[in-house]
Amino acid sequence: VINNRISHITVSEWTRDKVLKAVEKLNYHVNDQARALRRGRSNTIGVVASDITQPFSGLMLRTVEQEVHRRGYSFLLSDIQNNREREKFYLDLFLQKNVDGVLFLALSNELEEEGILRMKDRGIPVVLTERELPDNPIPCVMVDNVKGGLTATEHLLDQDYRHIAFLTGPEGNLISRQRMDGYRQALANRGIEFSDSWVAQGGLGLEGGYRAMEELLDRSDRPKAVFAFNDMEALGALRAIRDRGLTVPRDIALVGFDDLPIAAYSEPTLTTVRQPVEEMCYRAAEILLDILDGKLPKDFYRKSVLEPALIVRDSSIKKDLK
Amino acid sequence: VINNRISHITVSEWTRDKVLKAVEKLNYHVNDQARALRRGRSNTIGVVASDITQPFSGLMLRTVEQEVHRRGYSFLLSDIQNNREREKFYLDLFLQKNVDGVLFLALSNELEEEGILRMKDRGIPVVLTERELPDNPIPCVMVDNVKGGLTATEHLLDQDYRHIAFLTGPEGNLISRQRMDGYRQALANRGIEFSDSWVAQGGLGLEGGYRAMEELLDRSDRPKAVFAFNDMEALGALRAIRDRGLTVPRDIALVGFDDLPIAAYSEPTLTTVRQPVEEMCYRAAEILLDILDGKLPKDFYRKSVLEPALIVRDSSIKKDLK
DNA sequence: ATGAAAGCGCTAACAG
DNA sequence: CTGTTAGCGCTTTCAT
Repeated sequence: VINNRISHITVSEWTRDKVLKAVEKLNYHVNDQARALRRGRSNTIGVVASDITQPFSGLMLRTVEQEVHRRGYSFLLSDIQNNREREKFYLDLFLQKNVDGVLFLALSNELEEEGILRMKDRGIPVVLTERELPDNPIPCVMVDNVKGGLTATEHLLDQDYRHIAFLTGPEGNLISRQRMDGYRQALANRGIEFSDSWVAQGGLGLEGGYRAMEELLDRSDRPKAVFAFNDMEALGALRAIRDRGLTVPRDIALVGFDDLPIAAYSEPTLTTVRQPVEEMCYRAAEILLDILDGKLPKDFYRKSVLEPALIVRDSSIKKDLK
Repeated sequence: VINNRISHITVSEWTRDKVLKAVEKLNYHVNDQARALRRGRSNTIGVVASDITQPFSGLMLRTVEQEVHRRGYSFLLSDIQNNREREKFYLDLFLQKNVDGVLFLALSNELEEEGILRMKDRGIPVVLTERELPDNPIPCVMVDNVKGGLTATEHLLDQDYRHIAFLTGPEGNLISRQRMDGYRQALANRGIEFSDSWVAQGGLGLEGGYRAMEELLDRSDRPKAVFAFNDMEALGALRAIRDRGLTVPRDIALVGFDDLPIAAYSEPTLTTVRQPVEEMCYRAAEILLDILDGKLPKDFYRKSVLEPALIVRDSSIKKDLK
């Protein structure tokens, strides 16, 4: 009754009721450890997040949680903080706790390749979001960051901006590199010569954006438009621009990436590239759980690429100033 | 060797080395389920968050995680989404998974009283943040929200604002009520008559703040200053004010609560009341783990109240406009 | 100091 | 279809 085995076992309503009443009365709860020990699987997946304080992480986490929950699994969260030791610690913990699979969420740098493979080698199914391993067929779901960068930059080019700067993410960040590739492609397509001095190294967040923007403003030729690796960075840059007495978009146009909720509320509202985060996370979780449930083979591989969408708001529009 | 039992057991360096080498080679990891089953405890605590998509949650979670990690525990996260069924589900899961204790993080409404007591009755130690149970001595760590509301309102009163509106949090939210109590006290202290029409019901986030502010602006007498339940709501309100062609702080002064990072970067920068979140979460985790480790008695009780701090920025300062 | 054995709560397999 | 049993991997206890 308790395990709800519908198949090939019949229980009378009466018995069933009695059991459930007893469960209630005794406050009985199955002991998951014992069950897992016996079954040899934990019905738990490990979720690796690179930095849970980022606004993006919360949304990803919620999406994953909902799917995991729906499918009768639970999850173990790790906050890696882009730190190798923490990563090692948590992957060991996953092994100790016998997770059935691991979901890597939007890892920002190359740190984790070894860790991903360690899990894989152990026979633990792994799915990645926003990341792929060039030489290994590990299922992954990602947004077309190159295209996103291209679209954002083209949007600025279409407004007749030519001197467009790029604010990178943290050093070595793969996603940032992809978005920058798109940016450079867009420039190249229009025959604009790109200069290294158009790029400033930022970080994930407000402060990184602020500093990178300051650096850019200190340079001899100030850019007319800026494309930032993500929205938080763009908002940091926005503040820096303001603190110099300049105005967006009049003096400098600005485009971000992610479409965080706040992007629609900032002053000016922020033009940005939307990522279908929810779909990305949902799909990734689905693939992992399908593998665990035997609906997909253990060596299943597919790379899913989702389309980003440009969201035009005020921070990049000149006509707004009439 | 593996369990690092220093006490009353001696192992030669040589043996020790050999063991560790073997562990490495065999890729051995203790099976936590078996251990937990045998030991009768899981070294895991349950963490109940009300809404992990809120920027605040990430910071709280990280702080808790660090302490939990440092003390050799792990945690099980639940995202309640202010939903009773989810709460029930997760508390049952906690019981199934045999968590040793439960930490309730900043629960927003009265929903959880029953759940908290259910854990308590089961003999599972519980610690609360931003919440107390009136009739039950359950350890809790909170910010003095009344004082925070008082300080924020006094700040506005000191700037000679008299018609000050309050934007509440979600309906039934306890913390919101406390902040509002402070607000009303401050008004009363100065002999200002409070009117119900000065209050608008918001929510946790941007959208709630936007709508509540719109509502306020539609009323016959527009407030001269606004105190919002939290920063996100304040930022939503800011947008609403702007969308009506008004300016902060010239037309309307604005104060938030929380001091999210973004508050220092918005336009204008947001005056707010800082909560020592990290300290709050650190302390709460510490108490829970101390109880679990036997450093504090199982029935330990203390209510810790932390001091909020007013952070004055541009959104509430008139002189800035000279 | 080392080794053997029992048993945590559960489930799968098998016998009746 | 019901009841019994073995054993998952670990730790603790007890005997050597």
